[in-house]
Amino acid sequence: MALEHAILVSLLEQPGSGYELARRFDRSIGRFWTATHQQIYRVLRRMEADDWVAAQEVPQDGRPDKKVYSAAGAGRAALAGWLREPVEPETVRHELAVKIRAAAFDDPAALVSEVERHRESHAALLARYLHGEQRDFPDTTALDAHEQLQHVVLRGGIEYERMTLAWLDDVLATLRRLSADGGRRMTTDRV
Amino acid sequence: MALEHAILVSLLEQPGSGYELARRFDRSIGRFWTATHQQIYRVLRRMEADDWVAAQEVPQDGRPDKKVYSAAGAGRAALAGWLREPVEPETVRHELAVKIRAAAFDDPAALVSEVERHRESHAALLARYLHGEQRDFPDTTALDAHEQLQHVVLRGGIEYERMTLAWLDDVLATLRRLSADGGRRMTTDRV
DNA sequence: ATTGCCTATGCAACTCGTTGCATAGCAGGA
DNA sequence: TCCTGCTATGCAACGAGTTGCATAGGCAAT
Repeated sequence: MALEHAILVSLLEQPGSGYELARRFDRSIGRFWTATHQQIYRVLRRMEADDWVAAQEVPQDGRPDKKVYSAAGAGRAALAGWLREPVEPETVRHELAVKIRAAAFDDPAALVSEVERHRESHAALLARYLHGEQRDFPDTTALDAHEQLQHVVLRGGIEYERMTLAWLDDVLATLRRLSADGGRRMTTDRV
Repeated sequence: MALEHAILVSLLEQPGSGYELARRFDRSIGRFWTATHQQIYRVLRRMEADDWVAAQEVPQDGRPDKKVYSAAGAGRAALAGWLREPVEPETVRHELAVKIRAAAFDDPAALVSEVERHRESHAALLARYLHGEQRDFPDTTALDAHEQLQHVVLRGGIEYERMTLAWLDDVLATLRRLSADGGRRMTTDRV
């Protein structure tokens, strides 16, 4: 489990309420770790009970009050321990890959629009990453350690999106080639 | 939920028992969809109840009997319907990225060996993919539709591993640069 | 005025996924 | 002989994650 650790990192970078964390998980962090507000609130309560984080009630006007959390000593210690533990292998869940293999038993052409939608959303994300890179790291020769680490993670996201775009183009070309075959395909496995 | 669909695809490619499916999920399929034998057995029972799959008892000697499942009509129909549904965006869980950002609040050097281990396991996987490609797709000009789709998924895996290896090298270079700085790093957020 | 959206937190119920354990026969090595 | 490991399936319990709903004030547009 690493949701606690992702939350700790986020709170170390900037203290915030559960609601704010949930929004961060919808944006930057969300691209390598997702969580809903339900999970976040529940985990925050547990973390507070364990003294991993400290909470402070912040009254607001015009808005509901909020509880602003920040990482506490025990949280930092837990994070340091976790960093030194061997890592769990990443669990991949690539639904589109399942669909592509499934298309062999159905009509490959039916997947084209789906893959195109994916392509567009990955292209949009790449554009957002590149824009964020320009904004946050305009001068890569003047970064402190913290920024260098954030930047290398961002570069990973950028390269992932580039790779994915190229692959989706490859997938589309394959699907179109198969469709252009006139719908004639191996039918041995069809009903 | 797509475990059902991943199982259906696997059974369409080749009927098998729960145990055999579990092993497939540890190998080829496991790289884009993971599942333990517990999940598989439970889901298979549900799928059998819904007539998505049909089971046949196969007595064996020297070994326990097994139940061999194959995809049934309702399963095929469900798969075809799922193919035409808009897809859920992939949920990424990139623990290493969390760790890298966490390293900003601890010692970046402590991550080096961890990243190196990752690098090795990705290199090994890439080698396995490339070997499998040579074995299964020696002549890419003579592939039927089914094989072309399997191949394009494999190409995706290969490109993913290549991209990841390059990124991990980038990460290692960054971590080493920071460590070579003599442990002097931004300390504004340290305890 | 009403509708809908945003901030902010939470409960309840559910499904998904993991972990530990159990059974049970057979095979192979120390 | 005992121990380990493989095939093959399963139960029980738990933790992770999702979904639907509720509250409640403020804001902006219709």
